[in-house]
Amino acid sequence: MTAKQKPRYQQLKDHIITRISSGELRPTDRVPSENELVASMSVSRMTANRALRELTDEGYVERIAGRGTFVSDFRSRSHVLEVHNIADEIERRGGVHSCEVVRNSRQHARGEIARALHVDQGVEVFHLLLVHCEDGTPIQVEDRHVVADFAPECGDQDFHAVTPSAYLTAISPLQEAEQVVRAQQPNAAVRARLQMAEHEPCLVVIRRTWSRGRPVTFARLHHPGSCYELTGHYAPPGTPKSTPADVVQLENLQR
Amino acid sequence: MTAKQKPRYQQLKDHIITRISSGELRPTDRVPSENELVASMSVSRMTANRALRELTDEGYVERIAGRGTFVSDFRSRSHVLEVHNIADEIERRGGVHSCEVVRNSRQHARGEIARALHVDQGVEVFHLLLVHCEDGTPIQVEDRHVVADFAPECGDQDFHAVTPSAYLTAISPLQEAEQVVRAQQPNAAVRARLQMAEHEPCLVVIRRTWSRGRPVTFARLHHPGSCYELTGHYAPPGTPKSTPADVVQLENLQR
DNA sequence: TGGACTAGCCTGTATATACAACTTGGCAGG
DNA sequence: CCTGCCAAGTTGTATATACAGGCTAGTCCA
Repeated sequence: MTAKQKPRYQQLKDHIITRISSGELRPTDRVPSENELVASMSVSRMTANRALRELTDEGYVERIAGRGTFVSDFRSRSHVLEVHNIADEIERRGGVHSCEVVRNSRQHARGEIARALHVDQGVEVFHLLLVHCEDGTPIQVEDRHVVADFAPECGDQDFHAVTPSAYLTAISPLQEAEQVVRAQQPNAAVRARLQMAEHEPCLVVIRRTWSRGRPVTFARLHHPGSCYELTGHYAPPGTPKSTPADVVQLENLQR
Repeated sequence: MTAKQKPRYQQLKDHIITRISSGELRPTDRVPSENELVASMSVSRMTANRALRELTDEGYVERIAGRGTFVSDFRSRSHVLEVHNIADEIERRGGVHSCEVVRNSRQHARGEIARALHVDQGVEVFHLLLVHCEDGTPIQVEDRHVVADFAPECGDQDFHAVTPSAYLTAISPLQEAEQVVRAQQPNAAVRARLQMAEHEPCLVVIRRTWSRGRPVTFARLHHPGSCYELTGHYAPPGTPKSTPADVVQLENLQR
């Protein structure tokens, strides 16, 4: 029983995806043109066109008529990975982002962290603890573990300038994410860092992110319930952009 | 300054989408085959193929080689609309769903409700208040308003058997959704209905849903923080399915 | 020197054609 | 009556070809 042969355009897509996720082709790099693929891969231009067009739809590449095809900057890939960076999020709504780095240390993974990151007990990971502020008000505690051999320079980064999320994205495209959202009372340490009133709840996002087929980082993000919300808009592909004014109106609906 | 002519395949897509969202073509209905489109729309088969293939990718239709093309059952459209139905969600994890209908009344929209639903003050809406339980434990308070002329039979429905979400989906495909998630302390009424301890936070989902181009329903969903989470998995199109066992492991990560 | 033009590459679309694989229904033979 | 087979319709893929339109670099001319 031999495996069924994949169609030619799919082989082409796989080939290019492999070159991207291996790091051989990096964001903004030029991808072979349709005619180059015709020559090098022995396909017709329509087949090359289909492969590249579908990669565009899936967010891997961007195409500019007259110039060529280029690997996407993955920051704008998915709805979620897009909102992954709190600094961008704050800036987008006109606030000023600042952050305090409480901890940036190298540790040995234990227990749940090792399991979440699919590494053995004792493997080295970085442990980051940051407090992000919008206009000086604390808005997120980021408690993150990063597999050390994925980001060996992590300990030397200045996370005031570039958030961990932006840094990790720059190393290699983050391709898959899994998250859990819950409402929870914070422990005393988190409450103090977020300057929260007693009994005020936290919105907690627990997120694990994959790159090149393995989990590379695991983050627990605490936000004060009184001043943070997750928003989302879901429309079929091809729908005109949403009306931001309307969204704001909805957000102000308090009881 | 004339508007730029849309490409032929896009006109074809628009034509079919119009027939679907107008209700002329309903879920499971057969869509004209490629050859029929060639004849009726004067395009080549490759162009018809591209239109139908993209509609497949976008979730509007499903295609079966040898049989034909059929309008999708929209329940499985988007990541979010899929999880829209709490009864399915409970059933999927092996629980038993039950629910208490606290209120199902016809009202006149006022203030924020009218604005959220894009209707004038005084227009008739249904107001639903339900408590959903998993294995007898209250897990969600659903406080929903529905535009009356979208679902005129709403008042006669038995929402023990079919949740509002399933009912509304059956009337017409829900095509767009907008939601806000926050952590909040419940008021006394909600806390009592969910049998929550004092100071226990709620995970609140506020969701507005569109059909045929206008908002038709607006819901406030309160969940007890101690026993409810939103989960999500985000992967590029074409990635093999996630590993559920792993997700469970992550969810159990408590502190 | 500077500006206009053009050749050459690129993507985007459209068509005609071909073959493969799948599904269904009907028909012929047992 | 049942079984097996085949024909017709459908989707899925692949190719060759054509033309339109965007972009760039280099050339030519004033």
